Amino acid sequence: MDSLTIATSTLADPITTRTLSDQATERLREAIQTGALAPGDLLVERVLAGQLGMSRVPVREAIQRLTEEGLVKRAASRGAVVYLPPPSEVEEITAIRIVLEQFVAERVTQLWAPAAETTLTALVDRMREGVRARDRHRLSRLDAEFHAATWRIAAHGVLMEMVSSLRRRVARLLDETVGLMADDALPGIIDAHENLMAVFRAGDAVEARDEMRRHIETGQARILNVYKGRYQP
Amino acid sequence: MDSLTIATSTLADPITTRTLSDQATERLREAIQTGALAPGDLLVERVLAGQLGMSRVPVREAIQRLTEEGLVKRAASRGAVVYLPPPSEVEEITAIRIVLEQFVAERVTQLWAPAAETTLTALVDRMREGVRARDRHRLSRLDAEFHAATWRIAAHGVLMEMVSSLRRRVARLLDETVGLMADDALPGIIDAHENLMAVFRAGDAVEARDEMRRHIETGQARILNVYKGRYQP
DNA sequence: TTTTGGTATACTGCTAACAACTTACTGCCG
DNA sequence: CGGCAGTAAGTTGTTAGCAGTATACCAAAA
Repeated sequence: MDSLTIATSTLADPITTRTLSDQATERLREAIQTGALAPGDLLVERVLAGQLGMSRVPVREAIQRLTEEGLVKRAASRGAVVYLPPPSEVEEITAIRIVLEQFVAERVTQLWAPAAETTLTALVDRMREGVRARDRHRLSRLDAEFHAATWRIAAHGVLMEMVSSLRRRVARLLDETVGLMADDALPGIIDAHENLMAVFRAGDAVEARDEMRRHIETGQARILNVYKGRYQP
Repeated sequence: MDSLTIATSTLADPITTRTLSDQATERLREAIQTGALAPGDLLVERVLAGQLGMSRVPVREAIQRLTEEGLVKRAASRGAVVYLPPPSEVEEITAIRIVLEQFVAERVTQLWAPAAETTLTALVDRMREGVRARDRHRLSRLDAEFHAATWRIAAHGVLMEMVSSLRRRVARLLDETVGLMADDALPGIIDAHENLMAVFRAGDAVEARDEMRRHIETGQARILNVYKGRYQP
């Protein structure tokens, strides 16, 4: 506990004091969102504990959190499986996302400021590079970042918490869907986000709500097109 | 493992197969909502485990769930305390509740059916008895039941999950507030719910959204009147 | 009187081990 | 050949205990 130790840990990784449960949660959430853990995969506490180099309890807590986030479902006394929401649930989630994102859009028009313009413009510029590179995964990530940025602009803790939680529940599907888009459809992503910025800038709350609804519905339609019918419980 | 054991447990408590974690969660949530555990109270795992007759882990899991529900807050390596949302957070929660409950109202007008009429009428009738008896706690419970009934009518799992979670976060405050209402203000609760039923019945979604917004705002105003300024972190 | 150093307490985070339960398999009997 | 019972393996739910760390208190010195 000399000053060196303190300095090292403080400088190197200020919040490495994070618990193993937190680390497990993060690792598992990431594994699910990247597809390393695919829908239907069994999450066996003992196995994951071994892979993560910890005991079962932190893993157990992580699985519990992910269950409450809706990414994992507990099968009755059988363990937990990575959850694949049926199309009907995707529709439900989207319906609520629309309602909440419209509220976000309304607030963003009201709170619009130069800083917002800068942040979102930068993200759209990076999207353009993504389109040039045909890098669908990167586009998907930037799309997520764009919306996260709007949530921050909306400056509403509870709203952000709920809308981000909902988006995570369909994040994998959105990402997969973007991965399937044709080359000539990619520029449409740029247009969509430029349209959003335009209505934010214009300051018309009603128009902003409409544009946001269209935007979310487009994403859902893309998901359901490839997903309905192909879904197997 | 004989049939007697099975039969006994089955009859005595059909879902006693519930885990200790579930039971602990339920008991603690109830204690918080009744005020048996007051805001600021420390939740010490060892103590609660003793009181509930179980070991620390199920209690720990329960505390974690309640933390994610927003009823409890973890103090840094200090334990967990029953959370008292500051007025600003009450306002945030209410803002989202309005948005979601308006969606509920819209769906209820669309899905209105004789069964809905029966259910809600019965609840309002029971409220009238509550008003006659000046039983504020009962009125508060019936108000919660009325809204829970509308959520069921709206038939939307994700919506119900989110709106009920939000309401739980201010349930204690709502209950306390109703407890402070003057006798001659109590009939207003009946009127409010009759108005809601009227617009549901009329089938006008826009009017239903408006009425619901007013209804939620009234509740929030009551909370903030007695709560703003009196709040101490 | 105030501040600082040290000590003791008490809590959480985690590990390892136990017990109950479910499921799948294997062998036997009809 | 098919069905059923019994057994074995594997997984979760739970317990008890250990280690690390923050906090509070108390004493001593400036």
